[in-house]
Amino acid sequence: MAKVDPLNATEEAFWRALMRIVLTLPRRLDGDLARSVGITANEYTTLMCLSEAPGRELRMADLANAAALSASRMTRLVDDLQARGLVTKRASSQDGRGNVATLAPAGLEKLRQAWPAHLASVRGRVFDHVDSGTVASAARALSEIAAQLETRR
Amino acid sequence: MAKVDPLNATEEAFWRALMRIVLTLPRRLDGDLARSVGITANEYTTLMCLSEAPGRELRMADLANAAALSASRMTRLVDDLQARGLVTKRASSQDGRGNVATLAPAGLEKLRQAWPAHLASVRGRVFDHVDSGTVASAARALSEIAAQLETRR
DNA sequence: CGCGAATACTTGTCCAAGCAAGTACTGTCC
DNA sequence: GGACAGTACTTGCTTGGACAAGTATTCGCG
Repeated sequence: MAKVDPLNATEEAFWRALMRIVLTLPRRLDGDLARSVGITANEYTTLMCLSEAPGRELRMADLANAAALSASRMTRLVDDLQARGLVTKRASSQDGRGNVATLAPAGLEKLRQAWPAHLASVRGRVFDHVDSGTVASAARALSEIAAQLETRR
Repeated sequence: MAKVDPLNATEEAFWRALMRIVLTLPRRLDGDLARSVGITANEYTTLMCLSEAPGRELRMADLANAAALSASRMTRLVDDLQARGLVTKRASSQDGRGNVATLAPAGLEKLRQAWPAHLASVRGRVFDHVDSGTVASAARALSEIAAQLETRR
């Protein structure tokens, strides 16, 4: 293995902060959403993905991919959402193997409720603490990192 | 609830990238560490925290806190590390309720092995993709966010 | 057509993580 | 100095998530 430079002080600060965020941010968002509208963050993004899709419906695999969840997790999550009437699932007419999840009216309603609460949560937890001047450059950096993480296995 | 401005385009980009990182970075680091030295990311940070503590030992509660894990999780994790000889656990001499975890020589050795691999992984996955000029400002922003996340319940 | 390979999910099973309840000890107030 | 509150862990249990195996369907090719 080649020799690698240790992190300098600035990188160290960046790294520690990022680790702390990665560790605690999901918990906070989850808690905020659970308290305000009674859904988990995964459920929220799942409903969100459906609402943005054409016809407000997606095949299971695409939905799992969009929400960054495994197929099996998505199966159970959608079944659960369906049991609560927020989503419906039916066999695809084009492909007998495929199942299509559709956002139900109640799901859309839930999403409308959740939206302002979630937005407030995101603002309060993140953007209220970032100098607006640095958002642009940080966004670029984070996008690069994210893109790379998703390519390189 | 007060009305809240939606995210502007830059904020949106920042947010989506951050979410993607939060979702995938832990998986990648975990995989890298498992492949190179056979420990999980949680085990790595736990050993790391011990190695940085005075006397290379910490009480369970402090250790759990430092590694951002629940007390119960830390109990099991330390028991597991002890079974593998990387750590020892003994009752506190000052406080009969407390237990103290100590980094064992084998644990220190494991950490030394893990260090360069982990460093390479972090460089390759993160810092190689960030313009060094933006690291400083981004670090400041991320630190603010992290600090706030840990205060406000 | 029809057979093998690939695809799209679902189900079974396991591990990680958290919460809640239990246990053991400390500290304080009278 | 003894009861009561609080602290420090541990253990039991439930949930979330991933992987692997199973099932059903479609696709490609002779």
